[in-house]
Amino acid sequence: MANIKDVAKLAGVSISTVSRVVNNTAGVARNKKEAVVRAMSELHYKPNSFAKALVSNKSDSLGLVVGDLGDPFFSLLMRGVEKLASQYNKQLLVSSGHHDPEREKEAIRSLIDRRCDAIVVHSKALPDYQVMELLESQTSSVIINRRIQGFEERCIYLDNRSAGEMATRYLLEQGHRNIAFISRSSENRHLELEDARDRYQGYQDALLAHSIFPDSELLSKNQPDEQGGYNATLELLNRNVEFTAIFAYNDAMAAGCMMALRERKVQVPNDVSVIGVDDVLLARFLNPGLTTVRYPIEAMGAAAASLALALFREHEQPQLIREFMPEIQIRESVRSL
Amino acid sequence: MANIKDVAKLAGVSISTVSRVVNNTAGVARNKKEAVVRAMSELHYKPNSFAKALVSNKSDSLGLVVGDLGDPFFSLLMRGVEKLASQYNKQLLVSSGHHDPEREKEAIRSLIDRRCDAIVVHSKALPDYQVMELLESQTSSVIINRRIQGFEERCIYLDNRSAGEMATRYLLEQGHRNIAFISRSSENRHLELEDARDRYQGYQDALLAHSIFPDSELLSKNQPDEQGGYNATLELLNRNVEFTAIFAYNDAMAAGCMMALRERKVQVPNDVSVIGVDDVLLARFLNPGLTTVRYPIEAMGAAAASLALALFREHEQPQLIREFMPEIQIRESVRSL
DNA sequence: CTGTTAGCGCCTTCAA
DNA sequence: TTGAAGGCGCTAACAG
Repeated sequence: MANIKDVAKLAGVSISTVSRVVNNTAGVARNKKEAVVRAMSELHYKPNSFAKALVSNKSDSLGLVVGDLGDPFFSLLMRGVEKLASQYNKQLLVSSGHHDPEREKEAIRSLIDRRCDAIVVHSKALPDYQVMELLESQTSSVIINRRIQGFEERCIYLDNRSAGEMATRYLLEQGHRNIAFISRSSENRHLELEDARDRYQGYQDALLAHSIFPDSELLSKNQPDEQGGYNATLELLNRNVEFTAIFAYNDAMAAGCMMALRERKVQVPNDVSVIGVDDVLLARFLNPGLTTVRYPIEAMGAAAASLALALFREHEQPQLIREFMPEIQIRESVRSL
Repeated sequence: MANIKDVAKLAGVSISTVSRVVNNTAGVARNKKEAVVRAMSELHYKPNSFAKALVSNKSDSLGLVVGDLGDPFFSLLMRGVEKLASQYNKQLLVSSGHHDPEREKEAIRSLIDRRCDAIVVHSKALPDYQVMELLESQTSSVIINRRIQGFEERCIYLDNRSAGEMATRYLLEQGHRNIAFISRSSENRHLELEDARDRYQGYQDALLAHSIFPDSELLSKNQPDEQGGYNATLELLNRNVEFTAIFAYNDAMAAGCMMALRERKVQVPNDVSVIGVDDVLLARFLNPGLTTVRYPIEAMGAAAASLALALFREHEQPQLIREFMPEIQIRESVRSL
């Protein structure tokens, strides 16, 4: 692979001149410039990005840690981040934490070692203090989907309490009174999962505003995916408690929930209404279409990337929205009583 | 950020010694080793990956080009590739081609410039000769989901003809005779889309084997996503031709198709049966569950990464499966007549 | 406008 | 077992 020296030799100039035309960093005589350009294309010259990064101490890259590359939710998150990356001509480095603390740490470490200009991290498995360490040591890192005390300026997050409240209030407005909640369980006992907690809080607040006391029999926890929603729903059904509506932690659980209901011949929304959170692609194509609370994850991914990149450039906190508001997306899975 | 020199100084040794303990590349006296280790952790030393890459001329990274980060299909592909990457301790660099020739080229260029050890490319927008150029210039690059003449050894692909045949034959076996096909249109006129063509070929072969002559009135083309499936189906319906089953180019189109049918009060599978290709997550959660031809995309992603990495290591072609076979996944969207 | 030169941080002979 | 030194390819003064 040809290097700058080869080009210089062939063009009959010094390497500085080549560097100048490559980076357009200073004027170069027309004829020399042409000679250089010709030599470059003749040798298929490509600047070595490592050498460049080494000397300039920046890599033109953006790191991203997600939980699972195969999950549609992260899919959307990645798309949002990628949009900003390509806009700023940064290469995107992606690592998956696999929802495991060790692997999450490893994923982050890998991106740090590669000296990404900026890093966006989605982490649910790591305890607060470790996330704080990251935030402290990496000045242009940003946390998405989690709010770390004292670092709110470096976090992009959803107002999860409102999400829970909106979903529940909507059900209440449609006349529902016995509303079940299928939520995510925390794999890691030491970790309070703030989003699940906040959504539950919203659910509770909405109920209480209608003078309804939350019934723990109506709460069922499981893993936050289709299978978990399926299991949680069966568990609920087996308890033999009355309910006319189910609020699911996310759309994936709602999908599993609807599948369980279908199997048990419970009609949605005639017998039981279902509402989710996220509004992933799936929601629109479920039958009936899933009414859900929209989580603007793509926009949030873009915001996180934008913030991280701004931190890298300016080393100061830009003005931008960090707390996003969900909004309800009405389809057909909720019935008015 | 501390460098190797700082560590050497603090540990009272030469940088060569530090390098030796970092890379475990030669024996080092126990006490010196300890001193080095201590100095490293004290200074939070992290080897500079650029310097390392510069001198060793390898980057421990794996590049991947996909069409759209937000698409569930690519989501699965990425997961397969990431699995191998993390297995081999390679950082994954992802670029999106956005289904656009210019951006695809740009995405590839970016990964080449970054001198990834190996590259996996999903490209539909670029013409064959440009893909060939890539394959020729990058000896450890692999094409996924496309078969390039003369480079079969560097391609991982599905037997699309069989996919089309299997789907159609299954419908035939269930007693269907008037089978519509909603396929993908090619954005780019100059590009014969081999997978669409091959699936159509399989469809045709299966029909002819039952002495049914393919009716062009039963073919409707559109973009290969939910919206496209929706549109294609409406178009079909408006043509007023008879059919009892629809074979969709992929699950996304099938989902759009089912939505259109629902809107027109056509019951699936009672009035019309639907079959797709891919078996993405969505398929299972549609209602009725979508019968589809399973595309083992995650496994294929892993195979592609594995091949690319092998090419990088050995510079020779390893023995592994390059052509994958689809298999039918039966759910509830097809009715037996 | 142009060339020379000194590093960027690291690995790897080569001697000792 | 250890250290010195050269070089990976490039950028950025600096001096013409």
